[in-house]
Amino acid sequence: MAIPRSGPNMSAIAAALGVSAATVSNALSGKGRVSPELIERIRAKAAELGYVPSLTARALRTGRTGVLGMVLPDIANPLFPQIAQAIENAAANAGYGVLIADSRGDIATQTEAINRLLERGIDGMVIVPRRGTRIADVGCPVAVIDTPSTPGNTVAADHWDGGSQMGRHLASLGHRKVLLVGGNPNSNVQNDRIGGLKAGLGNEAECEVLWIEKVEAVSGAGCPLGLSAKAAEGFTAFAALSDLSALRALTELQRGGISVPEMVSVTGFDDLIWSSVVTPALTTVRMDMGTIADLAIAALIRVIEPDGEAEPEAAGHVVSETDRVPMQLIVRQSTGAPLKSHAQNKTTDQ
Amino acid sequence: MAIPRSGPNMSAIAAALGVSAATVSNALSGKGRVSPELIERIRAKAAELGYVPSLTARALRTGRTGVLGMVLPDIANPLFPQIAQAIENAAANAGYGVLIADSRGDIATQTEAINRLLERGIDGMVIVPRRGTRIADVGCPVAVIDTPSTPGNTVAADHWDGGSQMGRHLASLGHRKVLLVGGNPNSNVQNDRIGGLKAGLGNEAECEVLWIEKVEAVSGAGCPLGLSAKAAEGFTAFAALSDLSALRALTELQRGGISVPEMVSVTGFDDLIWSSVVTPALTTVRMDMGTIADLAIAALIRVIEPDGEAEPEAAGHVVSETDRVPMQLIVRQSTGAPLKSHAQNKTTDQ
DNA sequence: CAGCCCTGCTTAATCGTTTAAGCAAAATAC
DNA sequence: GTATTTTGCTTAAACGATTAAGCAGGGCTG
Repeated sequence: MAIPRSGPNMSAIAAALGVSAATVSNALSGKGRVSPELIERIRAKAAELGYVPSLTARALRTGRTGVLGMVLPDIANPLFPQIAQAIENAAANAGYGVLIADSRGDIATQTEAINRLLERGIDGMVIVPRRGTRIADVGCPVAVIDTPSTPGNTVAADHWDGGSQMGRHLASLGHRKVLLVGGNPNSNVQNDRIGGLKAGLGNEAECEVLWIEKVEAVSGAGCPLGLSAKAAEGFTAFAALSDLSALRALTELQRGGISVPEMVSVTGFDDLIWSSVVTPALTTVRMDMGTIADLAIAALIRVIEPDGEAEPEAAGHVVSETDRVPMQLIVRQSTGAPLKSHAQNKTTDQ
Repeated sequence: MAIPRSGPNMSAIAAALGVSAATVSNALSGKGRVSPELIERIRAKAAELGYVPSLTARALRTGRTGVLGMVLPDIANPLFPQIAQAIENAAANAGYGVLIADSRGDIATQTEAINRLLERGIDGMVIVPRRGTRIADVGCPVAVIDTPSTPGNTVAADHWDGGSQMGRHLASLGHRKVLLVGGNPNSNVQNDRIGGLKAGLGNEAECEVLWIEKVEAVSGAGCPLGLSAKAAEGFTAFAALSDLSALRALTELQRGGISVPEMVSVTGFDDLIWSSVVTPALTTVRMDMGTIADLAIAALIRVIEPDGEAEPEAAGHVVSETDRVPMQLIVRQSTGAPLKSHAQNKTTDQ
């Protein structure tokens, strides 16, 4: 059996040039002692024959597969496209492939998925943990992308800073009574965003947090959140902790006849695909996934690849140069100054 | 160098039992001739030692890696989570891993990404093509998930049928003047959906198609689509060809003071994450990605794994048992009967 | 009882690469 | 001019599985 591989191997190049396979290996990897002229001839012959190294054989010999695992436990995470794209890109630039593992939100399935990755011999993995869960040590280096305040976090967007930027934006528009709309109270990310928002809004601002999952636990999934009533109570801005919640808030308010941004402002987080296509387009805060992915992959590779100094294959959480990457405020049409009637605390001018 | 693998290998089991490694291999794979008792003893010892086979070594020997590639050329496709999850799940059930390749929408990058996958020795790949592009033969079996009317398609949702269901739903509510809202005219998927919608709406219904990309080419990205004017013209339903377009339509109409579903109905396609959280929740049509993924993976595996009969490793487009999987209409709150004033063609009763 | 087949194992080659070790010849040192 | 290093290559042994081929011995047939 054993379907023969398509192209030529090192021995083919070696035979064609009358040298040994070891010399070809040394020439192409630049490791051993080979004369410059021969290196050139080998390179040329390899190109001529269309040589492609067998990563499988290399993996068997070296013990490293050049593949990283990517674990996203949160089911159908709408950030998936952004994250996957950034991680794959960063990994590809570093010469690594990315194997995905989805656990459909289930903890047992997740463990199983991680084991499948390990059996495939991955060199390391990137995990974006489900809200509030900690990742135990598995059998390989792990980069965790969560939020800087989580213990064991490798690198992440500075959610607190993002919240703070958004808070200052709303405060500068004159909002003094703001409803924060979150999904799940156990999310470290969302709690960091809340902290930043409160700090950015300042002490004079009045804040209240509404957790969607708590409301739904009582009234059922997809129930109204009662935001029109909140608007009537005098809340002039609804700062959601994710774009999904922002979308929910925006449509519920619109449906209730409350126009955004004239009557109230709505903001989100993450700049997901729909943020720019809804009317009014959402003011939100974007994470720099490209930089985050680069840092995470770099941190992994530092541990994986033998540098001569560091002990290799440390099977724990990896640390990065910096654990937080700034977020970027994107002001669109969903925010504006509050109605005069509500802007009690705003100084009349400026 | 060559970091030693963690666990024991076949030789370890063989040594512990005083047999040869070949016998261990035969026992565990059930291939050669080994006595039942010995098989049992070998199984037990393997379990006791915590033996994990080296997939890398197996790949080198057999020429098959047990890994499939997944290529999603359409940048930041919001269907990504659904697709990735379904494909990964189907592949995992069949004992395969999934390597991702993102091409950031660029054709050159896509070719490069596919080559990287091939160098990694994948056994086959699943491609969800960018609208309207055809996939050339690469060096391995390929399953294409697009739409049944595309030549070379392996398996896909029956978008025409989905459109037809939606058309009949709208017709039965009494809609006779419907605006179809699409993104790009070159999408096979969207054109199939249009065909189904028109057929489902019937001959008496008046249809017009609005392509967002055409409007944006004139008025700039994110511009208003003029839907309120369309409503004034007498359109009572806005059937978007994707949930993203539906979301855009819904928010633009709401913002224009047109309430959904009382004044006009809005529908989408795909049942994306936000369809159920917006107010009013979107009536849409869902594809059965689980079944589609199962069929695609099964078709690939039929070609990849030696059955004794079929020639293995045919490096072309793979065919499935069936090329189309029914879609499921999901009626939520965004559709209703048209306003009486507009329902000119509706019979007064029933 | 000779011949044959079947059973149950072993031996050894192989996949394609890496890398330690070895070994001439050339270059340098003293 | 001999002793030592350096250069440039080769040989061979891995990595861990699969699998064709071989080889005893027991059971069967005729």
